[in-house]
Amino acid sequence: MAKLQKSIDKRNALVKATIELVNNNGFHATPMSKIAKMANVSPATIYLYFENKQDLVNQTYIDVKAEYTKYAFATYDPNMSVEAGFELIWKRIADFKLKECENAMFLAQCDNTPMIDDQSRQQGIMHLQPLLDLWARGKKEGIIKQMSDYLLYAYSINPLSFLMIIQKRGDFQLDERHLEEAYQSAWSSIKVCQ
Amino acid sequence: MAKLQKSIDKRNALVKATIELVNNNGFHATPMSKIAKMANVSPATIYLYFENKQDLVNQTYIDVKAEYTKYAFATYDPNMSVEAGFELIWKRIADFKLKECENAMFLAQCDNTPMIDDQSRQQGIMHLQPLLDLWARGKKEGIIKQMSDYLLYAYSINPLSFLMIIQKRGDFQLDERHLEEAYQSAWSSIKVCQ
DNA sequence: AGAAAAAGAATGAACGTTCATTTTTACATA
DNA sequence: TATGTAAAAATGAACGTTCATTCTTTTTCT
Repeated sequence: MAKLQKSIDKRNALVKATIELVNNNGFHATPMSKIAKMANVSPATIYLYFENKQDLVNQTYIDVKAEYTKYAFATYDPNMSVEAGFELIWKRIADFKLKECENAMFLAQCDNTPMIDDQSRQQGIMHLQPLLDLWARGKKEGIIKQMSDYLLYAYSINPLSFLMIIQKRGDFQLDERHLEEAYQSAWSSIKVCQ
Repeated sequence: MAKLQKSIDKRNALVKATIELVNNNGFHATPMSKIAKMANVSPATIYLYFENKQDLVNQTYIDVKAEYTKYAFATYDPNMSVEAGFELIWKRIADFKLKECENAMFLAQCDNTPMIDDQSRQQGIMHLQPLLDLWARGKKEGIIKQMSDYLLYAYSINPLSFLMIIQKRGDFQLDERHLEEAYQSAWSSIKVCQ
């Protein structure tokens, strides 16, 4: 198994370097040579782990997306009530976006540019299923508004991406109180009133 | 005045080509030669209007941002009630983001990557003042939640960017009913309850 | 010793930008 | 109105650099 003998550490270092450089300089100013240097590896070595630059960035995206959703649902149990389940998932997502902001930043950049293949993008979406299932249950129980999942996501989850970005840029610092306010806004925008 | 004699049409064509190519291919895959070709101009001509590629993309960003806010506030009158004013501005912004989605798409890409200079980014933010003034008034009147403007923006305006992107990708089509739902969610996430 | 992994140097293509030249424009003169 | 001319605008080709990728050699591991 040639593949398995190659050091997983080296692959991870390359992925990490890609995230950091793309975050700070953008994809357009992130040459393979710099990625190699930051990962303490020869440029040629990258091609032992990845087909080409596009493959490197696609795989990095999928890796980070998987980490994101794994974190989001780590403590979630489908038997919870809709409200408790949503609060738990929301707060895990907020945690991830605000504390692991290198990762979240990278996702935001990928999700708002054509730098990722459509196929890899599709692959990244699937992981969100448990949240969609929760919402379906909430609609059936009359707790969640009868709205498209896209609208629910847009109003309850996506604002966190915006807050993460302005926090990263230093324009604004979220504290615990802000986070609670944000959660209340998220919940009130998707729950059925009364 | 040499500057004024140069054809404004040519400058506009270059800006337009930049938007279209960056939207479709990303900044990293948008060479000056392609921008020139799409604008029916020689590559050298670009440098009569812009200092370099960075300046071209910075100026394009500022142009589009100005167009965006001009559209948003075109029919707004500061004497309106807070609720009516917000509804009006929100719907103008929604209009812009969903109908002029080439422009909105470009802004989303700029706002989520390091492709724009910090200075140009700052310049783009200022234009939003009328909305911030409206919110300040709403807070004083006890109509709008006592929340940071960043949170208000994150919950009431930013979701439109997400909806614009998924609509552009063809994953989802917003109709009038969705838009009304979206507005209600936006308003209920920032208004004081009762 | 032999195979896999890694390295550094090399390669050709593509890029942003500039240069030398041509074309267009504005306008003074007749 | 027609013509000459100088400046401005525009051009295509060329330049030097940088990039992604590959080739050949060396190192590491079993």
